[in-house]
Amino acid sequence: MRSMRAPSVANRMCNSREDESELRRGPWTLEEDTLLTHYIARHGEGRWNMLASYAGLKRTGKSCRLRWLNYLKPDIKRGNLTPQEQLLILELHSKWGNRWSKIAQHLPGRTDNEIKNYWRTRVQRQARQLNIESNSKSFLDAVRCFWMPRLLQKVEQNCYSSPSSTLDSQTHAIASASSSNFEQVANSFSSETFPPQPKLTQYSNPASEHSCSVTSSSVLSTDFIPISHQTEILENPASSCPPLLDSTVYNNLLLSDIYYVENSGYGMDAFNPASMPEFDTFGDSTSECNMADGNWVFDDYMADPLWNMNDMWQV
DNA sequence: AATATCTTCAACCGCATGTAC
DNA sequence: GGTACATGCGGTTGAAGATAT
Repeated sequence: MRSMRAPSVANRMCNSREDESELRRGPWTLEEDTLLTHYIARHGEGRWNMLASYAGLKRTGKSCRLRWLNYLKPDIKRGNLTPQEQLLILELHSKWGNRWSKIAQHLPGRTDNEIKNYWRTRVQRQARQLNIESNSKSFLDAVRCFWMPRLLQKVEQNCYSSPSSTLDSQTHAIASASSSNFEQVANSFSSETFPPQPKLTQYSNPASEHSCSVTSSSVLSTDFIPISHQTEILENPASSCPPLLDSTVYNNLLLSDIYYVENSGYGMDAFNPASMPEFDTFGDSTSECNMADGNWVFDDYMADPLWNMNDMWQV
């Protein structure tokens, strides 16, 4: 919420000075980008107001700084966020909240703006579709017990598909930069000799007793369990986290395509509604599932998935 | 094909903080 | 300590492209 406080003297002066000249606004042109890039290449960054005028740009120093940091800087990574990066964002956001620049420091080449946009467009959208607040405990539980395990699974799949780049250097950088337990997870992927791991599909089913690879000790502190320990969880289901979600969220999740069986995806082997004693736990559940052409279909709902993981992967 | 609606993301804004004098 | 200015941060906006009707 914007504050109604009056601008500071410094900012008023800055603005009035800006008003005096004809400053350009809106999208940057190629010519402006070139001017800025060449000037910084010769003189370095910083002193943005001075830089703007010396470079011959009719822009504010703030605008130049933003353009450089968010777009022109050579080490900016472009393209979709990888599952590893998404996982790290979720993890770090659970720790620090909307501290975008702090989070961005742990994702080399990604800007705070990009991460903020990712959170608003992808994460908060899912919360809206689940009809819950994105900062509510229910949503955090959903993220922790559904989304994060699936991202871990995606990461693992990537490891198998490209064993030579189990974790590329950037991911190693992320892992080492993070003081969280993500490092453990990343390291568990990093060995070229890592043993074959059990499928993680079971983790995505909160109704199952062995549903989740992420502990439930604290909503705000997601402790990832290294892959090596996940085997133990599979073998000892009682050690994993219990379902934490309230019935509304849980039912929404059930009705979403998180359980949808994808041909190339996560397989049916671990998902069997018949083996889910809690499937009818919530008496008001409207879900009915049928087997159709090898896929489980939740009547009327699949056309409007509430929790579309493919949207989240961005890949 | 035309129009409406939705989604994304670059860019903006106000404010807080840092720094030099 | 006070002032002026620069920089950084997080919230918000709106144009453009994508998708649905």
